[in-house]
Amino acid sequence: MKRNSRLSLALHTLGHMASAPDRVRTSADIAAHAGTNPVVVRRVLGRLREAGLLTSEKGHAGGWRLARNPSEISLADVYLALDERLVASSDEADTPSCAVERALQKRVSGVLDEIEESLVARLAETTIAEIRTG
Amino acid sequence: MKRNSRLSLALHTLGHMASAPDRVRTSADIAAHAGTNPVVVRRVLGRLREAGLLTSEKGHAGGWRLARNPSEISLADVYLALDERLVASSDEADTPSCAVERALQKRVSGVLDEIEESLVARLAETTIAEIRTG
DNA sequence: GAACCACGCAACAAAAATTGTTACTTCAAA
DNA sequence: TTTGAAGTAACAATTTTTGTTGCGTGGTTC
Repeated sequence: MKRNSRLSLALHTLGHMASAPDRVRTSADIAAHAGTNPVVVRRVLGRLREAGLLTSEKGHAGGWRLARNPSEISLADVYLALDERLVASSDEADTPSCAVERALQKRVSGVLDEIEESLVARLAETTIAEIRTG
Repeated sequence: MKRNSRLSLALHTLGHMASAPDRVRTSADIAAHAGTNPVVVRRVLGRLREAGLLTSEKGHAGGWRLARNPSEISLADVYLALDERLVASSDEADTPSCAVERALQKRVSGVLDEIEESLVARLAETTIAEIRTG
């Protein structure tokens, strides 16, 4: 696989699910489509479940299902659920001793945070209903 | 270091350089400030040079310098120079045999490309003059 | 109740990407 | 000619990501 494969897998799967919201899908089915394996699928979709985008059920007829209408799940929801800040503000840990350095770091972080906000706002404009198949 | 350390290092360095554009800086100096080593610095800054943001000179009084005014170097320039598409459209390689899959992939890629464009546009609004120290 | 089938999870292995290091070359100034 | 800088390639080490196995839990179906 490649970088950003989690986001990729998530959107791919949600795209499918959006086109047939009532159908329950197993991790194995999804994995087959995505060319990976069930445990990986559960890892990624698990985050989406924690964020309230999906539900999962154990047992014989179990599997994954959208928690709400496709038009009510935005790309921002998905992005935030995966917790992959693209731009990753600086670690709290490595605070430089030099005051000038600290000021610079803060400046950089501030700018990047604003950018991240813009990105999320932009992502919020698109829903998975718009990337569904069919 | 951490993820996105290239962008981090680049912005950090450019922030410094923007505050004293005439000063020439060696990889060793920069590395010391950034807590890494000169070869790594050259790797990152090399990309910025290829993109025309920096110049470098060998020889005794050599080192790195901004190629143009700080207010004329945007974060988009830096971002694109590093060639780190955050959202990484799908590989050209793995084209699914199934037509429905192909359509979905295309849809996802299309949306992500638009997002990426928005991001770059947003990055273009800020210059390194705005993150300089002092 | 027994068999089955799904997710949940932890631990570990493998692979890939990133970063760090060393050594050497090239080039220019002193 | 010496010195000090980048350029580069090869390699090592580290970190991150992905894949795998095994077992547990909770439902369905028979």
